[in-house]
Amino acid sequence: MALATITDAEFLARCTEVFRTYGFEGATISRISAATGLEKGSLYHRFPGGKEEMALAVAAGVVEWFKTNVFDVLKQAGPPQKRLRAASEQLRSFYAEGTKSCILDLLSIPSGGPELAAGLKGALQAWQKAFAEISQESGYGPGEARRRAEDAIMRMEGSLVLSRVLNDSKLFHRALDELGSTLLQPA
Amino acid sequence: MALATITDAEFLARCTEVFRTYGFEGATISRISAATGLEKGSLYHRFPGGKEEMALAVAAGVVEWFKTNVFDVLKQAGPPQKRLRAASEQLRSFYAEGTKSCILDLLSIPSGGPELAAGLKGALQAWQKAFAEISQESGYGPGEARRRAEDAIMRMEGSLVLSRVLNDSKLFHRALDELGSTLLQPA
DNA sequence: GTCTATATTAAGATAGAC
DNA sequence: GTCTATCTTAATATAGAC
Repeated sequence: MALATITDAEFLARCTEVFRTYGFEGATISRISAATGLEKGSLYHRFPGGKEEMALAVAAGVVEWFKTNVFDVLKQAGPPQKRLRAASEQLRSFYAEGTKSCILDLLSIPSGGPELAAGLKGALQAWQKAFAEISQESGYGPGEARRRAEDAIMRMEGSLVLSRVLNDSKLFHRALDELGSTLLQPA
Repeated sequence: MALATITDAEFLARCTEVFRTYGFEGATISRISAATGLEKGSLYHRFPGGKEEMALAVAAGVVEWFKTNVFDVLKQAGPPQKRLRAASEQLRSFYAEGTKSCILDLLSIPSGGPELAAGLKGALQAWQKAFAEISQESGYGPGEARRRAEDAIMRMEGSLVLSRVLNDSKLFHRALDELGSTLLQPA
């Protein structure tokens, strides 16, 4: 049989799916091996630090993805409504129409070390900042914009939990569709 | 050394803490043993079905608690605002001021069997129904009341995730404090 | 860089004494 | 009803061949 071959990017993507589906404790080396097609020995070659290092790489990868596909999109040219809609569609895709969970939710369950916890916290704060900026740009004051950004993410995260429990992504789509009215001041 | 002794209620309470802190996969028999003071053999005496049965008991216990301390409180006599405030304080206590996670969140991560998943879904629907009822009672139509109930729970769940990630329960308290304006029509 | 093989530890679960 | 002891399987991780 030919040796398994997989790019770093594809590896990280599949790894991310395992962590966001099963959480840190449930993301076993066996599951990661099955998902990536790499044997255990190869996994530890790529990540000598084991599972903890894999989770850190996953978290860093997601942060990078958000920077490129959400935060930067929010800063593009054009009216805030349009930019937010573009970012919303990226989020819809990232969460696979509400069928996949948030890494912030699943990886924040106690198990990973303090470095992972700090990374998640930083990622969430960056998200809050990005949402607060476009909210403020639409006309709200700094405090109100911040409050609205927190509210928007709260609704996103909650909708993902409820969509998972109910096995129905209706509420995820609602939360996404209402991002505009939550974040932006009517023109 | 004297034999360990613990009431069923106390046992279930400690068991619940383990599951809601670590999730299904992270709630190991060893952790449950440590938390309850019972050795593994004793755990399997009480729950021949093992971890799955323990998780089911935990879920059933939480549903029972919600019925008594939240749903029934919402149906007491008096103005809706007052009843909702009373229920809110029960929720504040259940989530320990936002420092503890929701069982719906942690136990809905794939791992438990279909019976557990069905139980969680039923519990969530009961919660939605209880919130929708008091919302409708305050004057909203059935559809709007249902929408507001979903919104309220979405915010609660999201706030708990964010509070956990940020290690700051500010958003949990906000979500709770805004339950009235989310659910009830102004008088 | 991937593989097989293996070591070590922990997890889930059971048997049977007390 | 709880305990100790044990079993089996799986999980994390490492060594070394290819």
